[in-house]
Amino acid sequence: MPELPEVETIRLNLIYGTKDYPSILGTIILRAVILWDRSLATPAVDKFPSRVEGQALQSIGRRGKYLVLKLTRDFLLIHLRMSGDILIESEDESISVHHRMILYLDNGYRLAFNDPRKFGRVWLVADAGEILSALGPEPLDESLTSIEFHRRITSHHRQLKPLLLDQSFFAGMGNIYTDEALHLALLHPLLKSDQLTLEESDRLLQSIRQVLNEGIKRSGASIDWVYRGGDFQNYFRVYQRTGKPCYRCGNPIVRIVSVQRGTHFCSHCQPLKE
DNA sequence: ACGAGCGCCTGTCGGC
DNA sequence: TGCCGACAGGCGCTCG
Repeated sequence: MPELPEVETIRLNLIYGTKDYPSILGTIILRAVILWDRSLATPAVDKFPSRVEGQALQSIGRRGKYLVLKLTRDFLLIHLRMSGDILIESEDESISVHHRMILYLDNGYRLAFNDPRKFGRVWLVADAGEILSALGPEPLDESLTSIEFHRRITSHHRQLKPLLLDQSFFAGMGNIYTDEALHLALLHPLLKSDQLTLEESDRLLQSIRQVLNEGIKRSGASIDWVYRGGDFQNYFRVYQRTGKPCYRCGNPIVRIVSVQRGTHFCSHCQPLKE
């Protein structure tokens, strides 16, 4: 379940706690277990536990879709990819077969990285920049102006959908929120980015911010068996609504494939050319 | 510079 | 009921 709003929801839950578990801020990692070696990008599996144990969780941040845990000496970075999730469990709960890493904390709870498809990755590094420096700006960062966004987007000659999914262009956009933002902005997903007028690129920027903020407000989207507790899936305008009427004009939502990703849009409201 | 294809993985669902 | 293909919230890689 991981696009920016879902990762942000997890971050807030870890910081403030939920009805099921307390905040983990300030806790100390007593013991670490890696259950699937390839989930750990760095360091080597035999070096990880001794290095992470004893460090405190000083802050919990987010950069794009990365969860950034600042520890006493290192940064623990977690990318959930397609099916990853972070669960806080009490120690008497049974351990899921999909758990890939478990950190036992000194408050009686454990942090579990659960990831059925095994695409997710964990990094333990002294310098977070070596992983995060390639990321583009945060879409919700208001210091990105309309003028600067127009300059950036028209500096590429790329289709909008692949460009928005490119994490070096924007950090945090994924398949759902890209489709939703393009529909809200009335722009065709395959429109070339250097065709956008200032008015259109500004509409796109504001649409991106609107759908991301809606997603965060609704605690993200929960789809299929990857469940999180959010309900933004009930407010999709185009995503997974193939053949259903566009809320704006009534024409059926179309599905095409772009960059191997299902892409949903309204060919009437989002024409490729006028 | 750009886009298409593939690989990495497991699980669900619809059609036959 | 079982089998099979399509599909799934991501991204790194190679190849034209």
